[in-house]
Amino acid sequence: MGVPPCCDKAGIKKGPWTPEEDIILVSYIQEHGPGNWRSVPTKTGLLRCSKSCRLRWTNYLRPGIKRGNFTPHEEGMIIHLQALLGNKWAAIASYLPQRTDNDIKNYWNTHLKKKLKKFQAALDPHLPSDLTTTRQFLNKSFNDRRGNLDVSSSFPSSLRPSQSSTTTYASSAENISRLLEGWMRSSPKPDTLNLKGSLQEKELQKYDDLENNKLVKSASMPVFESFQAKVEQEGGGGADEKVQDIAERNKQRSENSSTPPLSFIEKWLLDENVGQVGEMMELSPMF
DNA sequence: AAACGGCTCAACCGCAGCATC
DNA sequence: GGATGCTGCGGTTGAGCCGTT
Repeated sequence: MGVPPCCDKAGIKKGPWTPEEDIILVSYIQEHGPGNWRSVPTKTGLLRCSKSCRLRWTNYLRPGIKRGNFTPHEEGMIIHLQALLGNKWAAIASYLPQRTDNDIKNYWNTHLKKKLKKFQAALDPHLPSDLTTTRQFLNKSFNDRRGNLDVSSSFPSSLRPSQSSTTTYASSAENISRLLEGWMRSSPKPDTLNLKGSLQEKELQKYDDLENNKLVKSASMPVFESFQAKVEQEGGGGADEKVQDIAERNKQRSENSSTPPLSFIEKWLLDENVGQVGEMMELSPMF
């Protein structure tokens, strides 16, 4: 508010970072730790604005960033989380600690949006919105799962997707990152894993509310029905009873343990089976 | 080989939220 | 309580790459 744009100053360099600049930035952060970005340009002598330094670090140089193809599992998680949270890329990225919000955002805009659009067109050309698409997609995937349908086995092996490999991003930046990995192991966990930032906390509260059955079905919770379907699929009673049961068990867990209870939705999202969603997308002739 | 168009992704921009004074 | 400073987030851009003609 009322803050002059830091990048408007004369003599501030823009555009792609050079390996030399990367080394300077990484060396500085190695010594002082990330943060206090305002002072980074003056202390390092970099002709970059503080914002540019922070972005370069968080999106590129930070150790532990996985680059290359997204796995079907990651794809499935992004689809679920986008349907649940909307375009809250930072919140979504907190569930995929190896991926940056920028990466996820780019991947959504360049790949998944198109896939879902195609899927929508194939399902029902009259459906209007991406939200509806996602909803349809999720419902279909869960219906298939409920029916114990092994999608991959119904295709000839030649048509099955090859195990998507995570390619290594061969760059000087990654080499710098690798050098830093040892240092990071002895340092506190990055904030993305902390889940204590204001946004992450709010999202977790949302999940807690859901688990405690405080939330009602609403348009803002497009996967609620899928969630219910999943709960029903898990066996036992109806979804409402199951949710209450989960809330009760979570309550007991949190009373007995100092560690926060693992959200049911989080478990669901992290479930290996979520990968099948991505698999389905890869396998479907529509995509 | 050159021109063209589509795609990818690093980087930028503007705004909002939070902390501090 | 308002002004200021800093950081984080989401949307957008554009340079460069790649495949096609």
